[in-house]
Amino acid sequence: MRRRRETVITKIKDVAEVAGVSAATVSRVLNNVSTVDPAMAVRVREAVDKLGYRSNGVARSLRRRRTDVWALIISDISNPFFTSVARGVEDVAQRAGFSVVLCNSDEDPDKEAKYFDVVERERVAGVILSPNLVGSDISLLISAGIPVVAVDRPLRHPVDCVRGDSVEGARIATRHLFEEGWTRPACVTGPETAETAEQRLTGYRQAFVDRGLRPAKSLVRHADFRAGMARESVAALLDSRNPPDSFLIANSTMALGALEEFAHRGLLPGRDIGLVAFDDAPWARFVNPPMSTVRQRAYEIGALAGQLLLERIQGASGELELEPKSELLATELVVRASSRRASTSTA
Amino acid sequence: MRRRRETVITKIKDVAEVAGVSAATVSRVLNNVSTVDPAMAVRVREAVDKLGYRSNGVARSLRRRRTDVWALIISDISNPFFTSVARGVEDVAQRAGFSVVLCNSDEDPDKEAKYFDVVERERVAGVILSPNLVGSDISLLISAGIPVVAVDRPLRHPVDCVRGDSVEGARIATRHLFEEGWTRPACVTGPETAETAEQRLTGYRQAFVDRGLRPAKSLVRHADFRAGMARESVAALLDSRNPPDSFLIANSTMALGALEEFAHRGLLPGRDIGLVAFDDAPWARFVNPPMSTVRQRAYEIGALAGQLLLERIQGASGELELEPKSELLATELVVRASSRRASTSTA
DNA sequence: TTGTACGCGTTATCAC
DNA sequence: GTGATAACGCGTACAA
Repeated sequence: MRRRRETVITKIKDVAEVAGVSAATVSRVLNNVSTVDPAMAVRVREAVDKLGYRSNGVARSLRRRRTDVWALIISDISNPFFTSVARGVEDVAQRAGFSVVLCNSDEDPDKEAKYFDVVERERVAGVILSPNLVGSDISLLISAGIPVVAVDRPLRHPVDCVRGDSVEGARIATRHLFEEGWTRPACVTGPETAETAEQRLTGYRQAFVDRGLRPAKSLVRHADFRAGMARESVAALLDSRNPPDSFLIANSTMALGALEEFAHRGLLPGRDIGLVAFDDAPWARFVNPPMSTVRQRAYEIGALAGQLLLERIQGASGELELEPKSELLATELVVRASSRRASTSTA
Repeated sequence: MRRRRETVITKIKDVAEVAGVSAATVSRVLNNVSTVDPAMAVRVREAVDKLGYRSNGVARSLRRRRTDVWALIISDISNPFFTSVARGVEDVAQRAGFSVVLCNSDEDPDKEAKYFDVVERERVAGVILSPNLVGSDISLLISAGIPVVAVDRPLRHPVDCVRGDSVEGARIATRHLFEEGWTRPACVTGPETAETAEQRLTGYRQAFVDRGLRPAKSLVRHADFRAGMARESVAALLDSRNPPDSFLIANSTMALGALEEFAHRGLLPGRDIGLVAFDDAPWARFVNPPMSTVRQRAYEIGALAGQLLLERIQGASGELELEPKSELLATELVVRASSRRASTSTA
């Protein structure tokens, strides 16, 4: 037990005194304003070092009436897709001199609303948001004049949005299953309220139409985006009268549920059953057999969202308001063993 | 193209005018100060609603000379262990009226240092930190008087630390391998600079000693915490003159590398080879066969770290400095098929 | 119980 | 190029 060490806080004024200049000059030096005598700048910097002065960001933000902070509000931080998005956002922000704070809303509208509240109060410079499933109300941010960019899922409000091309991804994945020789691919997708889930279903159906087939309703199941319910859906499909011989699964977490059910029944993907899942999770290539996926360019989605936010922030000083952009990034089919059918004959 | 909508910012003074009171009274109402006439409070709140007033957190923080924000600086946000830690921290913070911002340092000391810089400037109320591998220098935070709690890995500075009991976890896991009938368990652990990695190695060795055996150096490999190098280590061990018959792997990411190498060689865990890995990743029970793990109570680690931080923050007003606490939370062995040996005889 | 007045630490505006 | 001064929006000691 010892006494708490008192922390001395040096202010800009202290630096000014030591350097023998005014506080204004110190501020100018610290902010690299051109109109400053080099000799003085040196004296100021010496004083800063000597005192260990550190500027107070809070006071700075108050005076400048803006911050250099972005809020990245993510609906599920444990989803590897979003961690990659975050990296993309961070890199862009960093280069532009902004810092990023991550907020995990956990698909919980209340938590999300709470974050809207604080980031608005803290006057963040901008928000990048992956909306929750039921649809987020960002009017609080809009009326505060805070630029918002949506990722992965669109918003009601007219704001920029960046996502992967789910329709095309699902279509190509399903076509691939057909081309491998599977004849009855099923689709286990997310809830109807999720735009992303619906788009993946649409792409799946298009692949049927492409081949002149009618997509069977009995081959489609809606689940939440979690593993447990996905497993049940897979089980139900396998137990149906006319069971599928292959699966398109709407995300990587749900794929875990599918894998579990397959293992439970002794079905080996790529031999007994076909499997492609959205999102190229790190573990996808490590499971047995390696899992085919639809890879979204998650990092690029984040980076592009960052770019758009940057434009909004910088454009805020200008006269004109840009129309909201909606960007769709190409997805990529990653073929591994789980979707193969040829292996049956070679085995 | 349309003109940018000008955002009107209502201040506490505007509310005061509308309500016909002084700004001080408005402030008191908003901060729930007891000494306020209920009738006036009502008038104030009405004015707040009417104007859509929202307090300015920046100004508030400056005046109060403190914030209600915690920074949670995580070394790898894609590690499920840390996402669980984050949830624990958030729940405690929330209940105590703090908000949490997540900072992903990505095991990069530069990034981490950058975060130290901004959170100090922004005067966060406290920091919870999972230090990077080489050891973090938090003196910046310390000298600013910002309380710090370390999670998962200890720090040089005398601050509170909360982690899982790696020694005991590794020991029990290794004992379990012996008890299942495996005779030559190997250990693939993290870099020597990582305290956590060393502790897992220590526990592994203790299990040998417990059985009166001498832990063989040839059965131990150090890798980074990533999958690729772990796979190489596993391969090298399997190719050695006296190969192991089972493995203890130091985290879940490395386990992916091990699984890949096993699959590559046609070795099925739980039949041909034994496997236990640290960290109960979501996918662990979904791989084939389900993987035995050492589960750390990640959520509880986060929650406890939050508690300790809370005490530091609240205690900051008091006279005495508490001694740093070091908390070790029990780990739990989750036995699944991958570590079984009995299955050989029953197959 | 309420209002007045000041200050939190910084930056922007003006004179010089 | 530099310095004094005001202002950013709010909380609180003090007086009433």
